[in-house]
Amino acid sequence: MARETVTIRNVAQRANVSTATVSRVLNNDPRVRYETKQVVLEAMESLGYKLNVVARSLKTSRTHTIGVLAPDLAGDFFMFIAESMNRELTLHGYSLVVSTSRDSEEEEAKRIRHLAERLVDGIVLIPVGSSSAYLSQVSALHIPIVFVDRALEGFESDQVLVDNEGGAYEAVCALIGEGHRRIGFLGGKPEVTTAKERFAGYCRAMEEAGLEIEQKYVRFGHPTLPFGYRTMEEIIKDPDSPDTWFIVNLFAHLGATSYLVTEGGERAQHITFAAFDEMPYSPLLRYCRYAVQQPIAEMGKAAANLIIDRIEGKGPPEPQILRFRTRLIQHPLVR
Amino acid sequence: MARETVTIRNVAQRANVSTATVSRVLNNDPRVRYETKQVVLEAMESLGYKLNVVARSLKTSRTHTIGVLAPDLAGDFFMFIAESMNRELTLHGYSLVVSTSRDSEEEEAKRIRHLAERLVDGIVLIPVGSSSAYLSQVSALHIPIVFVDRALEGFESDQVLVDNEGGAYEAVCALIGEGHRRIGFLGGKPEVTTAKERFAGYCRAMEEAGLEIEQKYVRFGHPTLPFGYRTMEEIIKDPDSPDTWFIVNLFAHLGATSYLVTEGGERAQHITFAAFDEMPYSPLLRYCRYAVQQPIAEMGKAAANLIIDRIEGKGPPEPQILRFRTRLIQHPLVR
DNA sequence: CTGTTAGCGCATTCAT
DNA sequence: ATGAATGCGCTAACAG
Repeated sequence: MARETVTIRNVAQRANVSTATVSRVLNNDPRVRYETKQVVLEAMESLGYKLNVVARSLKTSRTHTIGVLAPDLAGDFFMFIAESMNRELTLHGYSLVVSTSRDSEEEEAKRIRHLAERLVDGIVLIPVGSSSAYLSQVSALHIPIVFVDRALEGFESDQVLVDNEGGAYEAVCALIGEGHRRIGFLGGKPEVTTAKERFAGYCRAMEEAGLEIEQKYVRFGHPTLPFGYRTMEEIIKDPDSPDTWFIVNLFAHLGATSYLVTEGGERAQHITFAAFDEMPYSPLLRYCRYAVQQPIAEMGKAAANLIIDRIEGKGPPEPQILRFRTRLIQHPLVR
Repeated sequence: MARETVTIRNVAQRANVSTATVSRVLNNDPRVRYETKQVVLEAMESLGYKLNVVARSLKTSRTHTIGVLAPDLAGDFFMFIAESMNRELTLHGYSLVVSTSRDSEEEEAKRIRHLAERLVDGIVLIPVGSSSAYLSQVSALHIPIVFVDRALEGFESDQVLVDNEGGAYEAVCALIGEGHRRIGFLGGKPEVTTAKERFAGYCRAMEEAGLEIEQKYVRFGHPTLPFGYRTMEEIIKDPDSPDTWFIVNLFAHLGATSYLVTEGGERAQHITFAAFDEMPYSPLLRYCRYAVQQPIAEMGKAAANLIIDRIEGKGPPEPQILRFRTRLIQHPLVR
């Protein structure tokens, strides 16, 4: 039963029609007589015909493949995005090819080019940098791009964002509402839009409450696990530092919590956090009173639909900017 | 500057050679005179030539794409595998397309077929089930498959596994060494090989130490977060249950810990776990004295190399079964 | 070493 | 409503 590859030519012969007709059946072209269509379908069935998507792509120059480029596959935020994107894309007959920029703008540019050469129909980009160095390259590709999480400023394109300012504001207000007065900011670099917006929300909440923002306890940095750990170490060793902190993202939060759990000593008992990002294990993060939950699943789905619409020319011509609301989660503080 | 697509034909004309020569340059065929090659390269450069991989694929029927199929993209284990696979694949000029079986064997079969139709050169499969229902289908595809985490029994193929028995044994021994005498087993369904092997390791450790395995405290189930949560609830409500547990995987572990943290009450203080899987946030899992770390990065890399070798016909003809050793991590128990 | 030629499997004019 | 013919961009014999 050696199965040679069956082509539309074989099907055509078997059905006594031309390849054009077979192709029409394949593409649900209405101008095929019902009867003929049945014959073709039967021929396909009996021959075990499988469409060759590569050949089709060569003709149509569309691959039904979306590329997604993220700083890191293993980051929780990203994988939930990918998960929900993938679900939606599958529904619409698209595949997802993944690629990572490994936290390097150079790599990001390289991978984008590579994706484009692979002839993906569109790219979903979770950018690593804030630079716009390679923007011209990107736009020269003439391929739809959707930005998720943050956009490169000055670049016109579809975007899926969250209300960073509002989410941070809400969280800090909640802390203040519980009587916290001195609240520090542990966060990302201010040149990154997400961090900047979250910082703005923090500031607004503090100012509205008439609380002082102590510059000494506004700590910027690349918000990774080690950053959170080291910074929290410094904070704990400073007896005058606040007990309450707003933390800009999950990684810094994990790092800070790790330090407190392992080395925090007595004082850790009095620490309280509010932080961006909610994960299945967030209830286990011991000092986290409030978490700002991003609607990650919806965001992934939205990104998928934006890129599909763009590809299929369905959307409005102007860039779509979707900004999702966050949700504040309160955790019981079990000490 | 309207850029029409530049083909090898254009390059050939510009360089005054045939398309065959251009193609040879493209494929690093040694039988091209150095000088000629330079001319071709220059022509490519000046025309802004980009190889069309789809056309190449149509010819070679190889796409340089690997499909990976996992139960769930958002599981940490999987993402780390994908991350390291992707790294290795990129190095070798392959792309990674991801797909999920959503914990359904039916879906798994469907996605595999779909991947195959997409003409991926190989598939890395983290199987969801233990059934071999669709094995014939899979093998009929004549496409290399590498199994990761566990294999479908009776199916000849490359596999990347860990020493589940040994890892569990080591962990339980460590607990016993610290004086624990009554140790329960919280784990996956015994028909799944990984769970079975881990259970075997648990049993061996207990038996060698002359300790009784209390059937009442061997709890099998689909090891998810809710399962861990609910089962731990039952356990805590049973005053006679052991304080010490071996937990079969991360999800059950997270669930059990969640219950203890939020509802565990006084008794939670006395609970001790050893569990499979180590994550960046594992130190935060409050009751986890020992974690069995799988060398996930190496496993992903190994899977990538196995599938590449298979595709490129480099490996030995017989199936390769790689079984990695685990590493026991001790955590300080901070209460 | 290089050129000629013939498809890979499909979609798509342009006829009829 | 259907067929014949053409070519998407590239690789791979086969010649020379």
